[in-house]
Amino acid sequence: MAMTTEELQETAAPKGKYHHGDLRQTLIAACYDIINERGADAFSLADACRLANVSTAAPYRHFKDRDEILAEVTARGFEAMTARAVEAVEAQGEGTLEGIVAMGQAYVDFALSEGGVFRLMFGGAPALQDSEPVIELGNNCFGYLIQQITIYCMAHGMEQDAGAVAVKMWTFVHGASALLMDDKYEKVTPDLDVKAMIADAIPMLLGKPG
Amino acid sequence: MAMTTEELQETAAPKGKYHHGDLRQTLIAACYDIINERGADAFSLADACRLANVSTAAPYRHFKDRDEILAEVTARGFEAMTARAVEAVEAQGEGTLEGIVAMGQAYVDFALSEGGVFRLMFGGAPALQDSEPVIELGNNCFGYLIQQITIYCMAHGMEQDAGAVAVKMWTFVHGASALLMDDKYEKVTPDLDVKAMIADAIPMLLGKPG
DNA sequence: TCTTGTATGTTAGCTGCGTTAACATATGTT
DNA sequence: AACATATGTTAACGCAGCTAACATACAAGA
Repeated sequence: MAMTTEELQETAAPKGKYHHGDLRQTLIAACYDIINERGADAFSLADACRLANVSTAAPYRHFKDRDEILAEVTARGFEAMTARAVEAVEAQGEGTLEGIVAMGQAYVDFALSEGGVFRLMFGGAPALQDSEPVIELGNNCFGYLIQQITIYCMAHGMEQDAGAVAVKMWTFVHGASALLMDDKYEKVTPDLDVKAMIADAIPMLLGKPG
Repeated sequence: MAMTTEELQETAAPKGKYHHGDLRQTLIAACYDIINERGADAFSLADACRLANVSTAAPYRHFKDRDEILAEVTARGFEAMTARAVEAVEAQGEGTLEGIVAMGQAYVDFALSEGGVFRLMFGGAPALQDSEPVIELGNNCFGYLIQQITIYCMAHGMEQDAGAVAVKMWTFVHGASALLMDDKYEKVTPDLDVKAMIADAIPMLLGKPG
C-alpha cells in the first residue's frame, strides 16, 4: 500500500496487454490510496478504474460489488495497523511501559497518516464490518492491543483486572486518535501535545499516577 | 427532530397547497432522521424529498447544495448534544463529580441514539466542518464540556492544570462513545458496562484514584 | 498443434442521484 | 390590478454503480 500514483500506473496495465495480470490487488491498492488521500466520501470506484487503466466494469470480474472492495481495503487497514502496533511494541520490548506507550502512539500515527481507511475501519457501513476478512483481521488487531496491555499489567502485578485496564487504555487512545484526526482539539486546546497526553494518561489509567 | 415518519408527512405538504410553508425546516428534520435511521452513507437527498412530498429540485430554493443541508443537520446535532449535556449537568448540580459523570454518560447516550449525526459531527467531510453554524455550535458544545470539567477541577482544588484534565476526560468519553457505537467492544469484552467504566475512569484521570 | 472452455477484459445501456435551467404558481407590495 | 419576488415543478445533463452481451487471452486436452 501507500504507493505513489506513478507506481500504481506502472502496475496498472502491463503495456498493451488485454489482460491485466493482477487487477484485483491493483484495484485494492488504488482504492486504499485514493481513500486515504481524498476521504471515503469523495471516493469513487470509477476513479480507481481510471487509475488502473481499466474500464469501470472490470472490477466486477473480481468483486461482487463496491462494498466488497471497500471491505478488502478495510481489512488491509487492520493488517497495517496491527503491523505498526507489533513493530512499536517490539522496538521497546514486550511487557514494558515504553512498549505500551509506543503502541498507543502508533495507533494515533496510523489514524493520522491513513485517516480515510481508519474511518472505514471504524465508522464503516455494516456491509463492511460484517465481512469475513474484516472480522478476522479486526479481531487480530484489537486482540493484540488488549493482549499486550494485559501482559504488561500482569507482569507488573496490577491489583486491578488487567483486561479492564486494557480496555480503558484502548478507549483513551482511540478517543485521542479520533479527536485529533478530526481537528477537534484545535478549537479548544490549540497547543495540545497528544503524544505527551497519552504518555501521561496511561499510568493514570493503570491506577498508579506519577 | 426525532419525529416519526407520520409526523414528518403531516408537516410535509399542507394538503394541496403549491407552496410548502416551511420546506427548509422540514427538509432538515427529514434529513436528520433519515441519517440517524439509515446512516449517512445510505442517505440520499432524494429520499428526504420524497418524505417531504416535494420534487428533488425543490431543496435548491433553500440550500446551495446537498452539503449545505448536511451542514445544517450537523449543526443541529451539536445543538442537541449541548442541550443534553446541560440537562445532565443541571440535574446533578454544577461543579459536582456526579454532574461530570452524568455529562459523560449523556455524551455516550447521544452517540448511541443519534449515531448517524454523531458521525457527521466528527467524521464529516471538510465542507461540513468548515461551515459557519457548525463551527459556532461545535465550539459552543465542546466549550461547555471543557468548561464544566474545569469548573469541577477548580472547585475541588486539583493541583494539576484543570484544562489538561478536562481534555483527557473528553478524550476518554469520546473514545468510549466511538468504540461502543461501532460495536468494537463486543468482540473483545462482550459484557462491558461502558457507563460504569466511565464513572470508574473519570476519577483516575483526575489524578485521584478511588 | 488445434480446439475449446474459462478467465478476464470491453462496450453499451439501465437506474438513481445531484444539480441546473426553464417554466409555473403563489404571495405580497405598490 | 399589476408586477416583483419567492417558491414550487418538469425536463435534462453528467456521473456513479451495476449488468448483459460481446471480445480476447490463456490453458489444457484431443
